[in-house]
Amino acid sequence: MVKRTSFEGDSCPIARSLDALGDWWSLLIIREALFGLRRFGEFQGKLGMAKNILSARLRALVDHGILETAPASDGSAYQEYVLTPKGRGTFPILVALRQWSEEFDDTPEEIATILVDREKGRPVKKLEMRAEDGRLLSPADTTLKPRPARRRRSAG
Amino acid sequence: MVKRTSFEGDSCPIARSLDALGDWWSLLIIREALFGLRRFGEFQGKLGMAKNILSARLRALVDHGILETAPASDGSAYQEYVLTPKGRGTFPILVALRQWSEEFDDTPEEIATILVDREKGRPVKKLEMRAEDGRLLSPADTTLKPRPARRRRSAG
DNA sequence: TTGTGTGGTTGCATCATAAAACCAAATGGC
DNA sequence: GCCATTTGGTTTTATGATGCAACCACACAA
Repeated sequence: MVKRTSFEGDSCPIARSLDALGDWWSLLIIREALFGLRRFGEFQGKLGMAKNILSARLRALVDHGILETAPASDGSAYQEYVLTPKGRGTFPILVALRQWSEEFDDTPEEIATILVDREKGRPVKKLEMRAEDGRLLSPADTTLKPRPARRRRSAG
Repeated sequence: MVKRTSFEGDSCPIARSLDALGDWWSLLIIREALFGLRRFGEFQGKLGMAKNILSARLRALVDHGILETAPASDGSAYQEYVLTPKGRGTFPILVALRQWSEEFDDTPEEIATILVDREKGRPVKKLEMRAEDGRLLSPADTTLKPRPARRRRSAG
């Protein structure tokens, strides 16, 4: 790409999230991190990606506040990468991606795993969009509104 | 990239969905399509992207069964791109991305729009993950299980 | 101090991307 | 029917991100 088209200044929240998550590896790294991986070598071995790319992605994710480096953990002097709350907040995105594959993939028999409720062992329910009062919403039931101007914290 | 690392054969449903949606523009095109855009020029004007890239992306999305070309619509002999059910099925993904930005963006005041319930004009509720029986689930309440072998349709 | 494994960084070739120019068909004025 | 304009792309060209492999630095062990 000639300039990678950063969406950082874009006013659309979808574009903004893609700016942080929208490349080929970031969400997979986050997926593994949610699964408990922390070490460079773990990510590299599990994802099978080039180390320089992994290095660049980890740095970008740290810059975006999605991962943070933890100095130790098990005594070794190496570094670890752990999810921040912002990073853990991507979980619904991953679930949505997963459910979309499960529902629409042309060859679902190739999908190896299903996400289940740990207690019952049953698949989790499809994500659904609801109104504040709990009514189920379809896309057509929603619309976009300009964000209301937020008053300043002091002297506003 | 040297080969773009297609995740098409990967068994992880997240990787599989990223294979179709995981580039910089696809989800934004889908976002506009959900918003009602259909024509090449509309997408190009709204997204401000290079026409060759748009062309390639539209073709890829059609190949993936996310968009389909409709021959007409308003009499003109041009083509239109409309979402398939699979394409409309990405809506929760977009909502998840949007909500993640709304919740964690460092500069939320730059976000221009909020997604609201059309009837009440109130923001939609955060997506939540629930068990089959309706219990609210956190990431830690879930786990991955191997997909059960599906019996064949005939003589299975 | 030599050896090994972990955690990266540095070349280098390649391919996708992006901007702009170019092109063809459809439309519109007359 | 003829010419200009719009729409919907493709081609051309420069760039730079990607991926592989090699290399390097540090920790730890003997």
